[in-house]
Amino acid sequence: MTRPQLVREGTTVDDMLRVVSDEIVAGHWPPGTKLDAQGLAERFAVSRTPVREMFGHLTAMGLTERRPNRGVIVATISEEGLDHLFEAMAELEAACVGLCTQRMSDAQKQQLVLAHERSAKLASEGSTEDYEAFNLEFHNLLYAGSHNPYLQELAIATRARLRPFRRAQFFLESRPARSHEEHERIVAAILASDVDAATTAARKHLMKVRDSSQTVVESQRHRHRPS
Amino acid sequence: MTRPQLVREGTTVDDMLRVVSDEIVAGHWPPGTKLDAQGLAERFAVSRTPVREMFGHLTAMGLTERRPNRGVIVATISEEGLDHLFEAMAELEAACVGLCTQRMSDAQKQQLVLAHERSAKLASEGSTEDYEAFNLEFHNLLYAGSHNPYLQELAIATRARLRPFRRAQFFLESRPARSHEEHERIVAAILASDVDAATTAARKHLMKVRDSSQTVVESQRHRHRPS
DNA sequence: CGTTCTGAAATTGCATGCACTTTTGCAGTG
DNA sequence: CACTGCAAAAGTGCATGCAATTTCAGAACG
Repeated sequence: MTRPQLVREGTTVDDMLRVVSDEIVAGHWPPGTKLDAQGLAERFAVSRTPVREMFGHLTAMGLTERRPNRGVIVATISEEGLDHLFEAMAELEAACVGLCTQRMSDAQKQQLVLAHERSAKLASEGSTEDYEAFNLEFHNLLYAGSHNPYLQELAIATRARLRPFRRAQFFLESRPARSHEEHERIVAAILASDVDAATTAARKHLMKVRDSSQTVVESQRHRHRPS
Repeated sequence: MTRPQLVREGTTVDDMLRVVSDEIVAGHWPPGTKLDAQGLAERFAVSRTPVREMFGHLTAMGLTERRPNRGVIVATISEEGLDHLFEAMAELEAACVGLCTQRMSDAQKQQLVLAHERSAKLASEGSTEDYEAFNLEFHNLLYAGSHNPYLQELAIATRARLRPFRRAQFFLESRPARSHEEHERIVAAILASDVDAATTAARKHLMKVRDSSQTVVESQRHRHRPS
């Protein structure tokens, strides 16, 4: 009957977790959507038990919310909560960038500069999708440059938690160019080993990202009130 | 059977999670200890299914490690990893303290000062256990003073994750007095609305805590080698 | 005497079943 | 027509069972 595969390629739960969390982060389901445990079980050809375990992971990540005896929904957020998330993200990036200025290796600096220079073309050519990809890579380099795996983990987790509420980060035509300028300040400060300038630039950059992001918050959805 | 008396209110899994995570954080089981799923199920008078779900939460918190088909163990850490955790903690506290200087309410400042003054007596009298309790409260006030629930959450989670590896924080007789002095600088900077001084004091404080903490890292345990 | 092989016991991971809660549909009442 | 009450349906949370994997004891071997 149930013979999906004889050999375990990874752990079943982790595979599902990766797929579903990516879909949530990518905005496949809007915040507030109820996750159908049985449907997911059928989709992945497993029973509801591992699905429930996955729900635990998702909730611990902050991507979903558990309501006792009422199932699991994609995490919602208020306008105020979203500001707090952005602020925390800014502080985490500032911390990473501050450490970058102190201990980034020459190779890492070179890699950062190269990525930044490549993005210059994308910013001027206006391919927002490609710029988004480079933007992700750029910030990953900043996290890695902190040489602190735990801080890196926090930054990536927070970015993932933030992402479901953002829509079309670069919906403004001028945004990639502005983003590139802000990155420029961060890179310059890191190369100059100026901690204060780097952290300040990182914080300002994130605040600009926040201001220029279309977001999806709870008040925008027209569902039942949060009890 | 018997034993339904063990704290049974709210949701079953969350109750177990709170109890077990507290015990791990309190050092009840040393890092590397294997958690007995069946034993825990019997202890809480539940089946292994909710225990497994709790394991998912614990692992997501970073308190335990999951090994495929080999059970769950209390998280271990290397000397280097511990330094990274302390550093991340320092950055999170610095971020909180920086926000405290900008937006703590007068009532919160007063509360902070009162707690700090109370701890002065404890520091001089040398009751390290009581001072530890006040130390926890003091730092909680700093997290709350950030007025950022998410940052507060990160700080508390990181502190919990750090705690299993610390033993006898104030094993040095002079440590409470030193700690009080360091707190003094933080409080003074907050009252003076000096962001830089506050964040710097917070970072230095955490580095002192690290240096004066007896820690339990992987190399200190004499178990089987890590595969 | 130490190493490798082997099979049984213990343990993990998942499927299934069941009791309980929540939700929904539909009368009956005002 | 709206509102309340009740019962059926759906869904959640946990217990139990089973197959696959891991671990370990002891024997065979070098």
